[in-house]
Amino acid sequence: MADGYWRYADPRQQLAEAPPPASLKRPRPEYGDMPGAPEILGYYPRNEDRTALGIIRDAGPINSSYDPYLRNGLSYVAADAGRSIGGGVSGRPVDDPRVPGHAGMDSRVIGYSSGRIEAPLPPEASNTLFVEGLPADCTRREVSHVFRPFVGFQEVRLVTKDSKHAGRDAFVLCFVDFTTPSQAAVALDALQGYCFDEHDRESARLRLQFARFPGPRSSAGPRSRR
DNA sequence: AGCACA
Repeated sequence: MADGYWRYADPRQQLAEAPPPASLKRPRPEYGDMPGAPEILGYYPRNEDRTALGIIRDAGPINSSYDPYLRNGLSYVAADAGRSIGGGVSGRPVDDPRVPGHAGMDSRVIGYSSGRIEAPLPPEASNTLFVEGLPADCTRREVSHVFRPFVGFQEVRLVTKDSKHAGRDAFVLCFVDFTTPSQAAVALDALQGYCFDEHDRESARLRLQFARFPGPRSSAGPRSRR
């Protein structure tokens, strides 16, 4: 059903396992305006992500109004020209051509080169994210919009739970599957603290963790790997 | 805070 979106997926996660060279600062441009935003993000949206986001750019309208991460990834070339995307740290563009000693990159990613890869995943990393902080009335469609642009995105499952304090609104939990844990980690980073409701900046902040028990059980069916 | 689907 939701398979129409598969064109955004990118099966080249193999690349994810290149060696971890230079620890570059991650360009996280406009997260700066989020006071409480946890900056523990050790991960960098890897080249594969940028590649896939490039695909999205071609795919059209998805890049309209989303978050800084997207803006960063989608039009980073243009964005670099306009504002220094390096978060001001160095003003160095994302496609900084410095190439680490080994170039494990293959031609598929070369446009954006650089061998910057993800930080080691935390031990509890899984390919499913557990998301809290969604407004009770949010829809699966909405949530999917938030996660779909990330490489490796599979699907979103919403779960409505009753609040412990009676009378309170039920709240919504959400599980988001990715193909690999590192892809999940990228989304986790990028969306941690994401302001889901732009009109309610205080309350609707996403909080993401790795799910304890990863694993899609719905549309994916018994077709576990590919 | 809170972790479901099989």
